[in-house]
Amino acid sequence: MIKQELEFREAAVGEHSSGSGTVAKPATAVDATALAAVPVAKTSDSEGRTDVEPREERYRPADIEPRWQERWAAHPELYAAEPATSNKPKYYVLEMLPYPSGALHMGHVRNYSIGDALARYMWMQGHNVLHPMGWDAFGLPAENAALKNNTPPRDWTLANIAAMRRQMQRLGLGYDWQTEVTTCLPDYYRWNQWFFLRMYERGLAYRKKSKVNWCPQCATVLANEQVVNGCCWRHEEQIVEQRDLEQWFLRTTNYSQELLDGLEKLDQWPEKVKTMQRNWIGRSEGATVDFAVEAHGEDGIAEDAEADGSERKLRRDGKSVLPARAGTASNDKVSVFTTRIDTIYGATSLQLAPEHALVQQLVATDVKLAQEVTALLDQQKMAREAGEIGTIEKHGVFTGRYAINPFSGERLPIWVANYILAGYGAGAIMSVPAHDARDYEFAQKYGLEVRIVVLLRRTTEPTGNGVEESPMLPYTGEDSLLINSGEFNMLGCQEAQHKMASFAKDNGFGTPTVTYRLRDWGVSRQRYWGTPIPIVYCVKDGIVAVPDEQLPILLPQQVEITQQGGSPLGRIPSFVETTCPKCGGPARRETDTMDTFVDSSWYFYRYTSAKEASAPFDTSAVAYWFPIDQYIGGVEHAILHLIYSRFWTRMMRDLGLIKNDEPVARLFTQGMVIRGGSKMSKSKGNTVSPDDMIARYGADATRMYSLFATPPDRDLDWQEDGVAGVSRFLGKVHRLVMKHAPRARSSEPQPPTAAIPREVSPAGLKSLRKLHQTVRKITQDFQGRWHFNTSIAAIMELVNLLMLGEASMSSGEVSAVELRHILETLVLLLAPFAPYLSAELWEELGNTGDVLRQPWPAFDEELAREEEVELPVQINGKLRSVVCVPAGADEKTLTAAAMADQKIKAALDGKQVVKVIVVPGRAVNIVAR
RNA sequence: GCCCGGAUGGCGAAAUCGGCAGACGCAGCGGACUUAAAAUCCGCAGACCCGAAACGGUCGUGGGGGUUCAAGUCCCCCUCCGGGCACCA
Repeated sequence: MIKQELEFREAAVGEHSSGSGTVAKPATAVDATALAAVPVAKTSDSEGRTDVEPREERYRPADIEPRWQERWAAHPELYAAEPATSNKPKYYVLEMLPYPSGALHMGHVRNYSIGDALARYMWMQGHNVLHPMGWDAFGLPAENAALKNNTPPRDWTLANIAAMRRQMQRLGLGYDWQTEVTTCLPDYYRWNQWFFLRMYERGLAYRKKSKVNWCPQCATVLANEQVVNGCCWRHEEQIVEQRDLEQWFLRTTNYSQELLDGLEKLDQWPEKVKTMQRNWIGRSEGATVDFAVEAHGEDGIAEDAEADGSERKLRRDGKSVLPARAGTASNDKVSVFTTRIDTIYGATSLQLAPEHALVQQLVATDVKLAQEVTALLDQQKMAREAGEIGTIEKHGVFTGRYAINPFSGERLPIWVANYILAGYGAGAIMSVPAHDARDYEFAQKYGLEVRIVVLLRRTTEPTGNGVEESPMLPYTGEDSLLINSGEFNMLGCQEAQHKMASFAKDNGFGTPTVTYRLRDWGVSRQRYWGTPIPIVYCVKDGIVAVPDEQLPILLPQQVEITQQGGSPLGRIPSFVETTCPKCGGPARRETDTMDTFVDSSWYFYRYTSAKEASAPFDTSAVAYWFPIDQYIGGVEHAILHLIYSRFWTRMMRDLGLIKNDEPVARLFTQGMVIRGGSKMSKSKGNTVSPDDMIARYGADATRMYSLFATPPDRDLDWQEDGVAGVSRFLGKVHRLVMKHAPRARSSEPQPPTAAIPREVSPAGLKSLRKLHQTVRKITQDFQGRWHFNTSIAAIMELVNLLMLGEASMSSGEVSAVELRHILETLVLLLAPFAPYLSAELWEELGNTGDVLRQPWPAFDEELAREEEVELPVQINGKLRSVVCVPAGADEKTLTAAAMADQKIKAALDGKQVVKVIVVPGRAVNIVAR
């Protein structure tokens, strides 16, 4: 026994030490007999006894769980997917890969407990399951740790991965470690580079100088998606600065419309996530309209543009600046984007962003205006950096110039305003105070005319002497008719929008336009620990792509991480200095690295063929496994990772690599783990260590509590007493099964299909009925709402009932066949939630082969059906009695039973029955007067 | 401001269809076992009223109205909490 145990341990250690980069054996079907042949050695307990009578033994997870870990580690094929040739239906279940911070937190435990329960259920349902795990291993924390501890980022990261892999194995999570993906290793990130080159060839990756988000703490650029309320997504207090930098971008906007349309087909995604993505893409349908700028000095009025500020001030008095006729047009024009072209006759000014080209042109010759515009720009900048760009106090300044409304021919004063964003639409708007809340506010402040061109909805307010109509301004509804709009009068707003857009187009001063909020993805990062961008800058040839055969561009391992700015790679001459692939002359490498969201945009494709050396993945394996059947993770990635992944999938499809449009068929976003009212976090000091929980209560109880406490989509308030409760429950199961296992074993094992006993003893009937009801309930939970809290509650009810009937189990009134059926089914029901205990008890019941390879128990509707049900009887809707009636009784019988009840008779005394409502199986309600 | 969630005992929650509100668990209380404790097992447990008792009554699912024989569940209005978006023209 001891010798065997030692051999077993050695085997386990040998398998264990295979690092993530090592090529493991290919997956084979599980050999159940080989598995069974591996002895599970029992360690002696603390008092030195060597395994006394099992039935006396208490539930000690610390004794059970390590033995099974070793066995599972020695048999990685148990959790391995079968190849695409499998005749089982495929099921790809995936949890979001973690950043290897060094330790799992409870959020991870919860996420993985959900995924693992599902994977195990699907295995037992006879599916070919792919359930992989990997590491999002590039990123800034490794550099910070390097600074702090003087450890190379690679060493730190790989050590963390090893530690976390150990924790996952300790939790008993059933991952296929043979497909493990580690994004910081060259065999992975070389394909980031490869994809980058493919995108560069197609113009999907490009370099441009622009205003970018800069986080001083990260010392790098951030994508728009990584800025939350003007602050860094990693550093919530850190205001993001705007810097002008030359950066690499991926053309996500090429797919704006497709990313939006695709959401319609994702009917198994949470509505919330789809809404967030819709908002982020921010499609807006409208029109661009060109306003000619009135020629300079025309009509004796516009020459005032050259006049001093006091002159102009006079002109700011609303109507007085709007003469009936405009002068002649110059060659300049201002284009505006509007979603309400139907209100164009109500436009009383144009508002331009301070950065607008025309404004820049005007300030060149107008010192006073230049100062005012600079002030507006400063306000914008300050507001943006304070995260208050959304609530900036509106300021504006009249430029002294006028534009001509192409519909009405009217002159409109051109203003510059701080609330107009240069980066959206045309960077200029037509201001319609009567029908836009912002324009209204601005017009009120500066006394601009408010002209109503849409029939107002009126609210009627009763006043002291009758009814008074109060106009609602601004009126922004689109459900009314146009007025004061020339030939478009009396059209509905929506109809007018189409007609007026066509009119503008036909006359050459406008065009229907769709704008998006989505921006191209800035992927350059001025950091070391990421994928080098495979580009070289040559004095002669300029930007040159690194040829495929030179990939991977390896990240140098010897690097000094400092806090000084700039890309660390730029300080390594051996990396920077290279030769141009085109001319062979001296050239410099790109020293920025890629955003780590590149890594996670396609990692789940790599799992299908993680050892593929000649391509990012085996396309036939991807064709088999995709789309992912179930993806599980936190909602915080709704518009980061999940939108990038959808983009990347489409990009790969257009490269001809894959056929699917979407990576994920079904998405589940689990709730946060909170404690004491706020999210568990180190900074708040309210974390609970999974290791502590496992040490105290075992992995089974820790996992099961995370499923039992609340449904998986809600926030979970971690209460340690609850874990103790689940642990007590597992102890009950353990004791119950151990106690009765010897007699259960005395019956022959039944083949699964014939497992339901034909003959049911009177003593066993109650237990069997509850058993089959429980199977039904849990099966429904897995297929439906995933309310595992009620699944586990149902198992608890079952166990409570079985314990009440223990005497009949011991006495033999319940037959050995029945007993075996009951206990085995109980263990099978527990298998998705408590893998260790169920594996242990499965063997204890005299079975070989892993519990995971057993078919999920079937339920017998006949057996599950109650013979008698308790039926509430109400009088006038109030509960008055409960009667016991045969299940499935008809209305007549139910009415008779209700009327015959003593309490009902008494309550009806002296009353007249008006009618009786019978809902079979639900209730009887007697309406009486 | 707009869009999503949510609000049920001391606590986490349950009640897939409108049909016994509070399953299951935690904490609590009582009992059994024990010299004792722990562990375990059995039982009690929404609030209030009446009473010796209770398989007696009333109230009760954030608040107010409504629909219905019947509402935690459906409809209208409101409050609070959480999340997302936000001068995006």
